[in-house]
Amino acid sequence: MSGQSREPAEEAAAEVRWLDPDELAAWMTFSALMFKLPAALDFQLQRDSGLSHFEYLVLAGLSEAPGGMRRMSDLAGFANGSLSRLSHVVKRLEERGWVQRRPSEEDGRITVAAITEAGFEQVVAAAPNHVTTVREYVIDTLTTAQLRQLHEIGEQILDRLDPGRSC
Amino acid sequence: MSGQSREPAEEAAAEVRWLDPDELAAWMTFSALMFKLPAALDFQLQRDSGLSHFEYLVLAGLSEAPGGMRRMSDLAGFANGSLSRLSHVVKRLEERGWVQRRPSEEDGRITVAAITEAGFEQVVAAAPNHVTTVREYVIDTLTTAQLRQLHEIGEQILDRLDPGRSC
DNA sequence: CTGAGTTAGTTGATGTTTCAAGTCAGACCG
DNA sequence: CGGTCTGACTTGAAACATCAACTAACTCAG
Repeated sequence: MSGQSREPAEEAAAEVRWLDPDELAAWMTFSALMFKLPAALDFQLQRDSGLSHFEYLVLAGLSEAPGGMRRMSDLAGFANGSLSRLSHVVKRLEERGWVQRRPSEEDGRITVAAITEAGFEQVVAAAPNHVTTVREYVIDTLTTAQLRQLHEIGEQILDRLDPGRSC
Repeated sequence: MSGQSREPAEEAAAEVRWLDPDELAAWMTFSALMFKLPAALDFQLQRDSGLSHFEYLVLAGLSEAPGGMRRMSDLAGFANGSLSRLSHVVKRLEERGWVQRRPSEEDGRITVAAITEAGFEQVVAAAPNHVTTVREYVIDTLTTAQLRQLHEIGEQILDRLDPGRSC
């Protein structure tokens, strides 16, 4: 708070449009969902495959890329994480023998991560259970219409969060 | 994710219903949303008020409780976190002078956390910006119908995640 | 009233994420 | 060419979360 000049509470409150009961209820639900669903997915992956969701995304991102390889910043974007976080995680995955890194030949600044045979087996083993869980928790709870709605709602919010992601 | 059939660990793989393109697209969008929206909210709170989202929820949960106090496990549920996590966080909030803890008089096992005057000012200062951000990113991007849809979708998924939460 | 069992919360070790700083390669400008 | 600038990472320290072990308070059966 310290950076800003704040008016006393009442004055600030006067300008704020608080959430009405419907809005609040919807937000509380959605907000709880945003905390619990990732936790549930993480739990399932950890239990069944010994992977965090982030690690799974990294391996999945590599396994579906051409040649099983991808540059770090690309992967970081795919897995929705910072480059620094990815770097640490890939180091651990490398220690477990599932990924290898080497500098790109075209541009020495770029690091290319490549999935190994063992890493590929790991994703192939993890994917069925994971997809089944995603179906169970999300996809199959919704009607086709709801899925379309969710897709659209998601796009709208993402556009607002990060304007200029589709230009 | 290519579903090649393999020998040992995958009697499951043959039976898995992979996501069709529409399902996959919807899931990817929703999934990105679940990672980016919390991060965006965290960022806004951190920048404007020096609080993590979890800390904000703790203070907000106290400030709206009768007497500004609430027992730990109750608060933990409200903020969607483990008791252990809450305990560490409340310790830090206590060091910052925003919360106080004391054992309950009725039952000595119970710890009651109470918000201080300074803590209350902190939430009051943080809330307007936070609500405005929630509006900007979520509520005001959606039509009334979409908000209702999102509410319903959220409820359905939460029910599946944690059956028996409304019994 | 005593001791096994349960509940509520805390703590310290461990692991993960973030943040700020650092390295190294290529691009650009004169 | 040489120097500065930017881009793509990596690293180590600090902040934070999670996990397992622990303590203290209550409950209740005998």
